[in-house]
Amino acid sequence: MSNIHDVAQCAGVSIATVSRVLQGSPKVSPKTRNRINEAIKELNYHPNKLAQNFRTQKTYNILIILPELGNTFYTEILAGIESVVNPQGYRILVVSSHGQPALEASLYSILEEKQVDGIITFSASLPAETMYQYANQYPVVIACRRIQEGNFSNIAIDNEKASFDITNYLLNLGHKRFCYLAGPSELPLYNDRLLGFRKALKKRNVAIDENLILRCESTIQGGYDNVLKLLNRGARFSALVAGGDTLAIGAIRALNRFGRSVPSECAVVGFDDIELSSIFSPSLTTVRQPQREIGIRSAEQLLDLIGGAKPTFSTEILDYELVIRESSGDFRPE
Amino acid sequence: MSNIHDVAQCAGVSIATVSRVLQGSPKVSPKTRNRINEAIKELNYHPNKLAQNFRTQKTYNILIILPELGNTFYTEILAGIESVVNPQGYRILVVSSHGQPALEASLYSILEEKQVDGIITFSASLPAETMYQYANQYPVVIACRRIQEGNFSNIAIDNEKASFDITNYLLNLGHKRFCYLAGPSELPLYNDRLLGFRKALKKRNVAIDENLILRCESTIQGGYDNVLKLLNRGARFSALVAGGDTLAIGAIRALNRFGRSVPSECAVVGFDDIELSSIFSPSLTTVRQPQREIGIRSAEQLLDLIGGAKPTFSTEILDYELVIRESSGDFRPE
DNA sequence: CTTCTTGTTGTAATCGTTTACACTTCTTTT
DNA sequence: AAAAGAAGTGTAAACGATTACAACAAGAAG
Repeated sequence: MSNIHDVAQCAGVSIATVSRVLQGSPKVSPKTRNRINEAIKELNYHPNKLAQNFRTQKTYNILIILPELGNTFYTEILAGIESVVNPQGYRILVVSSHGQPALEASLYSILEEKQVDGIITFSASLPAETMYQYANQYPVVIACRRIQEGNFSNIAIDNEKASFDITNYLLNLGHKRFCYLAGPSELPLYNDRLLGFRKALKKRNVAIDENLILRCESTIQGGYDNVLKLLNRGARFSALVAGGDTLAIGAIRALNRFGRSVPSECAVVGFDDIELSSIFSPSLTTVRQPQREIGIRSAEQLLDLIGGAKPTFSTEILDYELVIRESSGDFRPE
Repeated sequence: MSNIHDVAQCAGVSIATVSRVLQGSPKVSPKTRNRINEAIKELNYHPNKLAQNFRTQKTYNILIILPELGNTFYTEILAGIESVVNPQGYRILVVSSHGQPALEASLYSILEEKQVDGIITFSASLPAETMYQYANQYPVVIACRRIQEGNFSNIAIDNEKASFDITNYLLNLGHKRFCYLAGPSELPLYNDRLLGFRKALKKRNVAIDENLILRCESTIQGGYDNVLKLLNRGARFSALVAGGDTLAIGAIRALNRFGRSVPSECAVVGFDDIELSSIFSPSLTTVRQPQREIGIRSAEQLLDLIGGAKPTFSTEILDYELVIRESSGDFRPE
């Protein structure tokens, strides 16, 4: 492996000049520039990024923390992020926290160890104070989770309100007995959504049966297993609200398996509008988030922070949209 | 930000000793070790990974190149990889080549610039000779693509044979008029699958209508658009073979949209057995690849290479499995 | 009481870049 | 023709860790 010295020697100049060419500095004569470029080609020289990063303490890498890989909900978000950062020479690295706080905490050391220039997290399973500490010290953007206390760079829809709205939609259809499927309590956005659900029922004075509020892994399997168990215990409800589309789809499969058809015997709604939701049969009523825009805005904020902007301590709330499809039906009990 | 000097000073030792503690070297007395650990805590010291990486020329990062993010087919593979590399202290970084050869080529510079210790690619859209060059110089494992010429570390199922088999299955059901949906020709595995399809028909002397062989983006939308266009042109076929499950599902939706039911009016088979395939209605007949094992074996091979093993120049072919579900039916034309 | 080990610590070189500063040469200005 | 400025290039000091080697002290062996 050749290094900058080899190139300098080959071109008959000093390493400083070679470095200037690498940086595209204008203060090199065209003649020497050519000579150096030829030397670079001849030696098949690639600057050692490890050395460059070390010297400049910059990596042009951005870390994206997702709660899980393979959830299509994030695909469009990632595309949005890339559309912003790639033109600036940044590259994104995607890792999964598997929703585990301990694992997510360990990921922040990547930042403390200077392996990436900034982080956008969609997981944010850590306590607000911890997040706050990191965000105050390093470029960190928290997306898809609204943190009210201690305000910092923060992009999300209002999960609580959206959940309130979609629950309300079912209430308006006349439903009275609800089942709620929540994702893991480690991920605060699931708690926000559950809260919105509770508030909607409370406002209408509809009783909440705590036995019908389930915590599950946010996967199809998680929804399926929990709902099937519930049904086997003889639980009765006419509507099911899920904190995520995967959960909702798992629930529908369990209902079908149990012999109950959706929506005619039970309405089901989800959250996120993943790709599968429009393809699944029955197609899923859900909350659509502006995924691409979430990606774009969080990336823009992060680049600002990396550029040296002080954390703006502002929360950015984006719009969401209720998507009414087949799974909620227009079924009115009694 | 404190550095190793600060810690040394704070603990009243030399930086060498601090470094030894960081490395977990046994030749430090417990007394000083404690003193140093306290200093580290007191100063909230984090070793600068940029400097460490630079000095050791190692990153403990492994790059995974996927043709696309958000394809659930890879989720299990990634889990397999992590199960092997995480215990060894390695971390995986996932990037998408978007199936573009130019973009994939640029990713290899990450390796040349020493930003990762090795690469596992599932994209491999580059010419065999180019891949060969990289693989000879650096730790590179090519997965899910079988390269016959120039043999190097290389894990895959026999795409051609699997495609042959599943086509044969349809032939045995009596089908005679086939449509084939291929993924982009840039990705060789799609070419292998198409080849298997062709060979199966040829062997039975079933005519191939080139107009019924389509190239599309390997997404649901891609399958849907192309098949709908074909149907609108009045094409007739009793069976459709797709080079990927997403394509197959898109195709089924197009068929349904056109008023043709699957499987009773047209049999459809896919490839990969993604999560959606068993959930979709009708559930999809497809080829299951041993995803976790693919991940594990490629990771093991890569770690060997990183450890200094010479490229074994061996191809490892894993088993696949035909998964017969609803979408292929038992429909026998005429 | 030397001498040799053994265990622990320190000194200093090193990795491959970037960049402030100094220096040369050449052009422009007076 | 001398002075000043501009343009191009080189010298050398960083950046923060690792590690070969030297050095020293204390205990063991002679």
